[in-house]
Amino acid sequence: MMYFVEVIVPLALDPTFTYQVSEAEFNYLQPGMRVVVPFGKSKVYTAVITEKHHRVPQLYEAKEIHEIIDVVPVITQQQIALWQWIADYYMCTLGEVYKSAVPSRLLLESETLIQFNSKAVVRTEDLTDTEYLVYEAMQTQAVLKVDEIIAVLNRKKVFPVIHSLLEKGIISLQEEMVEKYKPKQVRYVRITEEYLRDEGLEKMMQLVSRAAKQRELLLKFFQLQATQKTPISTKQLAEETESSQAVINALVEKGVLETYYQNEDRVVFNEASRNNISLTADQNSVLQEIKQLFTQKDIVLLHGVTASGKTEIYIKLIEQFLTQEGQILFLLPEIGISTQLVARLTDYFGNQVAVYHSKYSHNERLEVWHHVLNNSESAKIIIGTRLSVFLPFQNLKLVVVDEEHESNYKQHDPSPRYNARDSAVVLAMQNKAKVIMGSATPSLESYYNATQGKYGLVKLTRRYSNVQLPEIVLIDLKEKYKRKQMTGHFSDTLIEAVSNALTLKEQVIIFQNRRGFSPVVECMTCGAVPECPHCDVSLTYHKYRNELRCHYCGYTLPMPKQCFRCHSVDLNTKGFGTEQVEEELKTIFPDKNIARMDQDTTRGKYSYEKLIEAFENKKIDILVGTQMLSKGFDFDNVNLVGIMNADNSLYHPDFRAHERAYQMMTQIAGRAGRQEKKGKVYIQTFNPYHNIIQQVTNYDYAGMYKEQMYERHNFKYPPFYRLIRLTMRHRDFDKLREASFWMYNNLREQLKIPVLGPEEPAINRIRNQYIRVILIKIPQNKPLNLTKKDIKRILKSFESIGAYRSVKVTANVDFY
DNA sequence: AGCACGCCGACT
DNA sequence: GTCGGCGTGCTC
Repeated sequence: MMYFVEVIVPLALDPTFTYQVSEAEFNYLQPGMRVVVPFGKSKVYTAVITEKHHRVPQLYEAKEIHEIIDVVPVITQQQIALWQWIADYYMCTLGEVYKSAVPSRLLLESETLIQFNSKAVVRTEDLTDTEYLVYEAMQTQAVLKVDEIIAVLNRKKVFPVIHSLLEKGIISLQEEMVEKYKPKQVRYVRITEEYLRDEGLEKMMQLVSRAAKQRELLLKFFQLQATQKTPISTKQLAEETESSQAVINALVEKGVLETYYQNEDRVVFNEASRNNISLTADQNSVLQEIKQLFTQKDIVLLHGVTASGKTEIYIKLIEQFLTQEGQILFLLPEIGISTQLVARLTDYFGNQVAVYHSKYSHNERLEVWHHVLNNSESAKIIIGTRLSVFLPFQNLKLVVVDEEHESNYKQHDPSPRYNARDSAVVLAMQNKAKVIMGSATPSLESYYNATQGKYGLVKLTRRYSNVQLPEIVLIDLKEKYKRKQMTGHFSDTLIEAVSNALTLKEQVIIFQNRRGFSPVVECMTCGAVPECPHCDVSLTYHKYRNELRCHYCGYTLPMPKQCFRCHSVDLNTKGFGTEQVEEELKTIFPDKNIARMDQDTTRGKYSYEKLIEAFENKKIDILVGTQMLSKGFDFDNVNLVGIMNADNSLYHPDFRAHERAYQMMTQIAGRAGRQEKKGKVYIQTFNPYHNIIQQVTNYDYAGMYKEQMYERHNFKYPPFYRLIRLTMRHRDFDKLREASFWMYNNLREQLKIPVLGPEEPAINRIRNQYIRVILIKIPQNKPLNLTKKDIKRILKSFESIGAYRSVKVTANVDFY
């Protein structure tokens, strides 16, 4: 009898691979355990077992595994099933899903770089012999590959050593050393263990008998501890006793108190809401409705206008599912943007909440992974980005998808190109869990599903505590320009509104959906526009660094003094971005604080948090920003929002442009007027009678939905048709053209469904690679799986044509 | 995807 | 004569 295991290797390869194991190993191993396998001539990978069997491979001799890593499975059967679904649905390989689903700490391979931790305090006597050998080797060479460690130790089984050294903090993976987002740390106080005991109290009081300040501080500490369940920070303690940190330090010195640090991972905005949420009548009836619907449906869509208090409903719902001992997944489109929401959930549920996203360090991610796997108390509620659908849930009961319309749920670039909202639905089905999706502006697909009865639908049409929806005022730019009532890009109406708001000490948000100073530089003599030499796009002018920059590949060029073609010095900047808006505002309101929030100003470590904090503390009067501002950005003191130019979001060559424009403007408008006062939104536009703009103005979601669905139907778009986009790249234009036509013809002939292309996209060259795009539209009556199988088959035969081999093809399913 | 193998052109 | 370009096949 021979013993084999099937494994997934973390590579873009289709099949699983077969390895031979001994009888003892076979009995020990279980699916979901990791093993180290040799692969190819010299590589070593961490693979995960999917199956044990006795089928002897006929065409090759199976290699043996190197070593076993786990004692218990760290990947569940359900996860593998989800990976399989994602691989099939999004047309990628299992290996690709595996690689991106699992924290890299669980995924060492021969090329992984191991780095010596110079800060580590090493007591060599604590090290085993092998650990010492590695340690010694790293004294001469601080960075080693796993391969090299294999050589140093002269044996194959090195992963246990590496793992234990990782755990001891003596080494780390190289990627971890890259400067990453660091969660903010807060210093907390507690009584040392020594003084916690009964006799400690007396001793303590004696100790501080001659120090009034210290005594007061200690009493305050006990008082706080009794009333508040959350840890007490040094800052809070010092503030409430009106003493300095020095008093605390003195007590620490005496050994009475000790301080410790914990990740804040949020900006605390609202102390008052802590642990005390009561629903309004509206919210309560919606909650009951949802519960009622859950008895018949697995998925409910919550369509609630901006600031209607969806979060409170989620919280109450979570609370209920939590009592069933289950786990809850709370998906957010983007973690940085949602600090306020994270704060509210952690305030309410305390340490049952765990956060999971790609900006967390590898250690933290691994920790959350294990907590979820062990169904531990500290990870009952997972708040995270799309990555979180990959966690090893044990007992998932509820999935919340907040802002379900957000395009961020879809991963576009590296494969797997999955949509976390849709994957979460599959995940929930596997676990027999319920799904609640919420949005003020639901995606047409979800709303369609709701109207078809596939999802339950509940509506919340009034804002929290009856605050009114902001009034939206359109400003006709054509008129304003004609009457010369413009200052730069600002109409007199908007300027007046802004200055009125500022007089009332209110803050203002100005939205311009384009970063940079102005998109292009044009020669006024010959009309030439500088373009990126690697991509087919014009360069964008960035004023603060006085350079031209390609938004696709990052190529930069110092701002030229003369036209590159005719050497004229008469260069002009066309259009405008956030930077120019900021500049203009500074001239119009020279004594006000004006800040800008876009990708360029939030790149730094805490820059985003700092901006929010500054805005919250009213250190900023006017905030100019891109669509970053539209997401979970709730400030009480904003009653005026200005949209500089509604039109540029309207005219994108994309079938969702109108839907997106509606969503964006509605979301931005929702930032205004969060308290009693009715907010106002000014939209500057050249097309005040455009349907979308009218629908935004009238909060007419239903009208927008109806009209857009009509168009979708007519032009064969989702939800009526499923779309797959094939992107083909090659540096030789002619070869690519030929190859793309081959692909197009074959798809067309064999699938007998609408195939479009091969299109040259507007940007037809990126990084010296030409691009062609083919669009496949799958009608509702065609079986999705079979069609995808057919497409895969055609892709295979394409690859087998030698001349086309160098053409890269990627498939993006549901790319919108 | 990565990588070794192998076959052709530009050079010491 | 060699170095190195990239087309081709393979990974259990």
